[in-house]
Amino acid sequence: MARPREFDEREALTAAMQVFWEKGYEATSIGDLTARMNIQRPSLYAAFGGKEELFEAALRAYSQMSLAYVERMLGSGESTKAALQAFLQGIIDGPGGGNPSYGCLCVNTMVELGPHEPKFAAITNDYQAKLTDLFREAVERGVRSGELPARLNPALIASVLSVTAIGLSVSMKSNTERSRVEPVIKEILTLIE
Amino acid sequence: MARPREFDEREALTAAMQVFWEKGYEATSIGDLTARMNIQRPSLYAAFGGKEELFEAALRAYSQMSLAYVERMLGSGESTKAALQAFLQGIIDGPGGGNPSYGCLCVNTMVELGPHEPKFAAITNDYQAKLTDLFREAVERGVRSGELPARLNPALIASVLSVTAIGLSVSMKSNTERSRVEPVIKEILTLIE
DNA sequence: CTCTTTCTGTACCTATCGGTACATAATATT
DNA sequence: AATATTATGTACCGATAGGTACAGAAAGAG
Repeated sequence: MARPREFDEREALTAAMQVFWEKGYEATSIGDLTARMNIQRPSLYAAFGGKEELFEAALRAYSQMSLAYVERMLGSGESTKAALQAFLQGIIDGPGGGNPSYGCLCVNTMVELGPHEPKFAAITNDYQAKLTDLFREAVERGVRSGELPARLNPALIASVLSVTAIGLSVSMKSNTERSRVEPVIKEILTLIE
Repeated sequence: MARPREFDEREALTAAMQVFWEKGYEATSIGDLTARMNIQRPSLYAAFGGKEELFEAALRAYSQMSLAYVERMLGSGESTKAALQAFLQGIIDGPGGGNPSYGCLCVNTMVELGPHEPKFAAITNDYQAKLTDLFREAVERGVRSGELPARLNPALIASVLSVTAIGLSVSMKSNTERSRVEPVIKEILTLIE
């Protein structure tokens, strides 16, 4: 047909995602993006439409990636409690192996754009709902297997874990001193004993 | 000596605080500020120095105001547990009587500027530390009065409450459906039973 | 090999950003 | 009342924002 793309669209999107993750939407310029994506300005517009569309794509990609990571974390291993503990600890140590200062792109977006951009709020709400679902399923499995007490309300515990995860993520963004919030994990997990 | 200010500096600062609270730092323009502060551009620079300095002043003012509000909430009333419950409920209903979509300016700032602006991170860290202190003191009072069990670790409970408050505030920003997180409060408060 | 189609790179567009110069208006002091 | 001093309002500054026009380069189809 014609000249093919000289860059990998998926790689470029991942790079864009990282920039938005680190700097936020407003503080990220097109120049920041093209530099990290290693493409030229018009290529960005041709491939992704514009800053807003690119951000939407990056946010969706992040959401998928993060939820897959959570599912993997909570599904693996025999102990539900150990898995939950490890996941929450991961938020403090740096989500997905990244810097804890970056937090979670979805959480960051809830704060920066949630109240003013319904399109993005819908994505982050969906993210939070699915995250809570994954927690609920994990707790249900724990209850079924007998590891966790039967009196637990899995949906309720899941909401608590979701709020806690968000709180931990935000709390680490401006103060990365782990010891400050690390004991919180253990205390929260007494709720499932 | 000379011509006096035609506006009240405190009022103007409060107006600026509200704009930053609603829109965030980056998304707020000088025009947005002067419009809501009812002053002219050069007056803003003469009185506050610039956008960054104005934001710092607004952030400090918010921190003071918010901590005073928390202190009042947690100090009043006979029951520590009821006070904590009311405070957390207030986050969901709208902090300080405002819209819950705005969340808390300090929390918003942790997310938007925390990792990149040490000057502001210092202010928000101080805020969080003092908030946690107020929680700890409240729990200590509850323990001393016999309302709460003596086995509690007040500092630990305070950290949990602080993380929970942040999580609730953020969670409400992109989804103001109260019923989604309301039960979380009750469940968290079982930790002090 | 030629032509058509798509992508790349440079250069540029307008709008808006944070910040300021300057003339004018208003007050406290003398 | 005259003057010195500060605030106000308009108009503007350079820099940068997001976005695009256009010419040249590269690859498929014939």
